[in-house]
Amino acid sequence: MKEDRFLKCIVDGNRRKILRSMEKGELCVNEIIGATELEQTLVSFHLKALRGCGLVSKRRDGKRIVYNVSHPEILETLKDIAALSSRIDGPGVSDDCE
Amino acid sequence: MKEDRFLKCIVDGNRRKILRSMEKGELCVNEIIGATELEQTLVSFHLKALRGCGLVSKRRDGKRIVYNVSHPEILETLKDIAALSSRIDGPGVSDDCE
DNA sequence: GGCTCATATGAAGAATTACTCATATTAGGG
DNA sequence: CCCTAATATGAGTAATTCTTCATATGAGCC
Repeated sequence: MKEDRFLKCIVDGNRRKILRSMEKGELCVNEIIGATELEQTLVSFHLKALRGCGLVSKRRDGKRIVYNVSHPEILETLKDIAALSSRIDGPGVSDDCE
Repeated sequence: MKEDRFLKCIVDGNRRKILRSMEKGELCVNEIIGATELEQTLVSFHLKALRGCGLVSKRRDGKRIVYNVSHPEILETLKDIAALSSRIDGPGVSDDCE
């Protein structure tokens, strides 16, 4: 995949929330709704995007459809990004050289 | 910083291009323009955003203004993201369970 | 001080993307 | 078979963001 596609996918906070809700293992859509407190239709919308990017995979289990994160490194990378972000701070207090 | 801000900043391909142009060290705006082949005004626009997020810092050097990436880990993380992306592929060929 | 190179800004338009609402599909239980 | 629970889709809108154009600022040189 192109990194551009990957980033566009994870730049959305709700999509990251959905990915993280599956950290402990696969979940069906209803469980994701419960975990994230997002509207059903919105969860479906984002799951489709996540799947389009290959970040999650889906599987039918009886009446339900179960999703899970396709590669564990995805959640790792999200953690790395969070860690890096927290180490970065805004521009210096002095507006330097204008 | 919040990860959301960081991601929003690097999701733009031109901003990543600008960051990578500074991989070998600081560059003035004109050099960035040359390296990226982007319009001057567009480079300034993105540099402002990058600086707003703390991803680059600026310094005056005589007539020029010189920018550089504020933390080396930023470029590292970009590499990680590129590497991860390349390992991910789209949804399986069979559209599974619809 | 005026000129020029280097960089920044502001406004306006174009494009993308998230969200909401209404509705469709599909599978299994009775 | 029909009903219901579970999930998906499509259209429309709202919001955000990139880009372009025209112009402004600011430093150094003559």
